[in-house]
Amino acid sequence: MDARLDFGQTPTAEHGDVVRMVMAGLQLSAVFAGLSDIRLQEVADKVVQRQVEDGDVLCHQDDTAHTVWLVLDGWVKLTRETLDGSEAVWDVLGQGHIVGLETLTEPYRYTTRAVAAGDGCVFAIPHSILRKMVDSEPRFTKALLQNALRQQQDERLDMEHRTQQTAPQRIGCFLLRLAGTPDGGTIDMQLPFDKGLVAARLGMQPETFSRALAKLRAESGMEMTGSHVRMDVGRMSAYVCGACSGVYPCRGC
Amino acid sequence: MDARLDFGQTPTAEHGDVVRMVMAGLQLSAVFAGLSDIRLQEVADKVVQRQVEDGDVLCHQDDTAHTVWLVLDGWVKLTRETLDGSEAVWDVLGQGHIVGLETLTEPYRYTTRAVAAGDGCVFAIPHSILRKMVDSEPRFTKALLQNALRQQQDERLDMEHRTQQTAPQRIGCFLLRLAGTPDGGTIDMQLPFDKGLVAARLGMQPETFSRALAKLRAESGMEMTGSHVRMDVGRMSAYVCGACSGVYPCRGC
DNA sequence: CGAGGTGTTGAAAGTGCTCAAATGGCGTGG
DNA sequence: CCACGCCATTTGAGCACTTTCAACACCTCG
Repeated sequence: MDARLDFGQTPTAEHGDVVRMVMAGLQLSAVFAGLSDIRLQEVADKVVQRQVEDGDVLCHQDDTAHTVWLVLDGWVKLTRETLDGSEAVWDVLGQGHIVGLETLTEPYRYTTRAVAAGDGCVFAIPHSILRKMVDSEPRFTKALLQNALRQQQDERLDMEHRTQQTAPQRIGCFLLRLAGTPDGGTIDMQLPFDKGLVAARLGMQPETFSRALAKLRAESGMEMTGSHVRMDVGRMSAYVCGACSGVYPCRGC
Repeated sequence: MDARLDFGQTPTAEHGDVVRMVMAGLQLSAVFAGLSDIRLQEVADKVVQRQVEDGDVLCHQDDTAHTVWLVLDGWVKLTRETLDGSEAVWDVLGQGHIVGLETLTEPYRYTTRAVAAGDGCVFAIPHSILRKMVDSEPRFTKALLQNALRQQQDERLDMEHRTQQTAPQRIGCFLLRLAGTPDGGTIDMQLPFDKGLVAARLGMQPETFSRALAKLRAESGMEMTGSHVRMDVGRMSAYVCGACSGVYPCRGC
């Protein structure tokens, strides 16, 4: 399953190609984008690329961490077990997002379980190289700080939404953020993962999701067949953002 | 209201005392605790101590930031306006906590309003000196990062609680965290601020809080008269932590 | 065709919210 | 000292939304 990049085992030319590819992959995250080539290569040397299949577990909650992961392709869901054995989904991370950065501090333990949602590809990045970078490259630490602060803001927004938006609005907001383009007009797109996971990500039951979807269709004119979505951005945001835009325009709303 | 520390206006001896006092105050936060004396003094030179009264507004949501505040004494609540004009309380910060650190990144704007909850005392710390420290003192950036990550974990826990705990359990958890001591036995303590604010902090209405309190009394044997609380820590945590301790032992649970 | 996963629908129950009113403490002015 | 008014807290009743349990439709895969 793991595939150590075969540095030194292949001709130099190819080696260079691989390194360049890994470096490009790392730069998907703003955290690494600011590093100098030399530093970036230093990280790239320690990176292990890994293909993951649906359900593969990257890490377990409360385990001591030695690795973080950068999502290259596919989705990784962060979950926590509830006492009754069911799982609560914290977040679903896509390309360019990093799993497990919270382990750079004190308890050095993963606060969630990370599971592949569908097949995908990730970089495994050893803790050791990150700590080395933190200790020797202030710019990197700054980037991590910015990353953490930005993430914090996103999570606060999420929290606000959970308390202030109704279920249909939360779904609408999710779709708007997915769309990304605030230019208005009717757009088509695909749900990135199945409805059950979307529901969990939004903190609601599948049944609630289904019903809320029906209501959202009625209220906003959105259409959804299977994983295909068509909606009018303007109309959708009019329906959704009344509950929050006055406060803090979400990205994508 | 503002009281610029009068460096240079007082005899040297007294000046030294003031500086030492400010430095000690700064060290209430782990963010500053790791700085060398020289660096700490550099910050202390720029700090303005300020007495605040109940309702004083430190900053407005969405304003561009030039200052952060370190709470020395009293409580500062972070709020956001909801569309209907009412306010949602994000957090209530006490001694040693810093208001507005999120403004060190990109939008450079406060994401919440900060209002004094009761009389208190804060240090106003200019952005400029913080940025200077971030740029010149890697250890400081690391401390900020650790602070941000830790805070992130706390907020995630909060989020988990809001979705998985019932109202009485949330109150119980709040009390347990307030108590801090996980040694068991019956303890006495005081609510740090009024019930309305506790309710808001926990994301519930005052009426719900009141009712939940009644239930908590019945279920956990806790007593509360006015702001005085008496409870059996063991019994309380047995009632409260069933909803989360299996997952992630909260601090204080 | 049957099995299992995914998504939808129905009915009942739970939880917190809103609106409304009562209670109680506490400081001020008479 | 007492009456008054203000404010925090409590209580009551009804409502809205989400969840839960259950059943069913749909689709894909073997």
